[in-house]
Amino acid sequence: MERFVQQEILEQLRRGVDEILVEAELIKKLEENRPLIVKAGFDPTAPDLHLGHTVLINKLKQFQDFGHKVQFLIGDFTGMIGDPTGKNITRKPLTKEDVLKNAKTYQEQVFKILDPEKTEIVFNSTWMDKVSSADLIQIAAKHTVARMLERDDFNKRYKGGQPIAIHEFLYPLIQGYDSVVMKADVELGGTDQKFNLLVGRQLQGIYGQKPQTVITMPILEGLDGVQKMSKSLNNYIGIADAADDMFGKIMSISDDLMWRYFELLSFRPMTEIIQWKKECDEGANPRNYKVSLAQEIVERFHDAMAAKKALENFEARFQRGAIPDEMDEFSLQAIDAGLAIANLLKEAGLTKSTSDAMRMIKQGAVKIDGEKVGDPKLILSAGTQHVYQVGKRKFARVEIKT
RNA sequence: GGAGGGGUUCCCGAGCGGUCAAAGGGGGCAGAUUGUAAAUCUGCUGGUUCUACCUUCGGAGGUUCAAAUCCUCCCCCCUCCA
Repeated sequence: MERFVQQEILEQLRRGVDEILVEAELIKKLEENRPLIVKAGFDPTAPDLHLGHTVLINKLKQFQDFGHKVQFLIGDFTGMIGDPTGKNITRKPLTKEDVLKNAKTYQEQVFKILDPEKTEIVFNSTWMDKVSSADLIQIAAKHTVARMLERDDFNKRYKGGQPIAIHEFLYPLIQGYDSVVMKADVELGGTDQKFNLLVGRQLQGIYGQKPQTVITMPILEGLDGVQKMSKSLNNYIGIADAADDMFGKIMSISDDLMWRYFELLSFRPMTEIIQWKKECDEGANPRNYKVSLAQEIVERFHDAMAAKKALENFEARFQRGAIPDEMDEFSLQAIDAGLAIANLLKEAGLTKSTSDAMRMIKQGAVKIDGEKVGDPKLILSAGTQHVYQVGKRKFARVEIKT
């Protein structure tokens, strides 16, 4: 019986992961029947989490649900280095206030998934600030350059004759040392973190600890389905996005990507998801399943009511072409007797410039109260209020003051 | 320290005195179609008071009727040698 339960748990923990290093060790740890210390590190910047980040957080939640202890590490010390990608060699140090503010935002967002009772938020500056130069040299003495150069990006840069600053080596080193201090049993990270996570294993070994189990999670693709989800690529679904936006964005992902999102983001059992995929292969409309995914996600970050409303709005707008009830509202000052359409659209943020507005009108993308605008020189008279629309998604209610 | 090669519109990348707001591709946006999917087709993709005008080709000057294109100086990046 016991054995069977462990098997079931392991099966769930395996869901969606890229690699478990080493799985046999994890099984042993699970069999010890104690709460494991599960570590995951986060950058102290950019507290705007998106669904890509939640892949990892969902896995943390699973561990929590199985009774383990999550240590949510905010790398405020390592943040000064910046994980070396070769691009941003050095990062501006954040002030203490910034770090705390970001940390607070993290908590607000993360606790929509994680159980606050079972989560401990820690900062690596807590111990790293106390490490002296001499201590740091001691830590650095535990790792070799050759080993560092095994890391893919270091290796490429080294071979390619690109500069590698010495402090960049400290990032993986300190991340690994964090595991030693935290006595982590398991560390989670994206596949891009594999090297850093393994350094932790190695250092723990040297410090006489049982090496942590490394679990890497895949990097979630963004809305385009190709590149990783990120804010800078603007292909993300933010967990703080408005319900309607979130719903719409999920509905816009491709059918292929949907199954990946199901595996990595949904809390529904895999058996069910596999069944649905089968139904789609047999001709069912994938749209319907996408709706249930969208509802699940919106419900998680908002609530059931919002999810229901988002679906209604979605269907109203896109199946019946209705105008949404809620949108940005503007009150603009008329020049002379009215306001030119191009200026109005720009002022209302519907287009980025008047030139852009002109183009949109010429392309038939602009509507006033649902009526297509044909005249690029249209003047809207003062004292009127209408709903202006550019394309399918951008709306604003604008009043023109005299 | 020495020798070369480069910096072009969101990105890549052509242009190398007028026909250049600048080829081509990518990305993005819009229209058609549709399940706001994918695929496809079409158009757009510097700004403005938009059938015209104004500002862009690392920066500052200069030559010329005319410069992204030629000259001078400066800044930045890369490659090779030491």
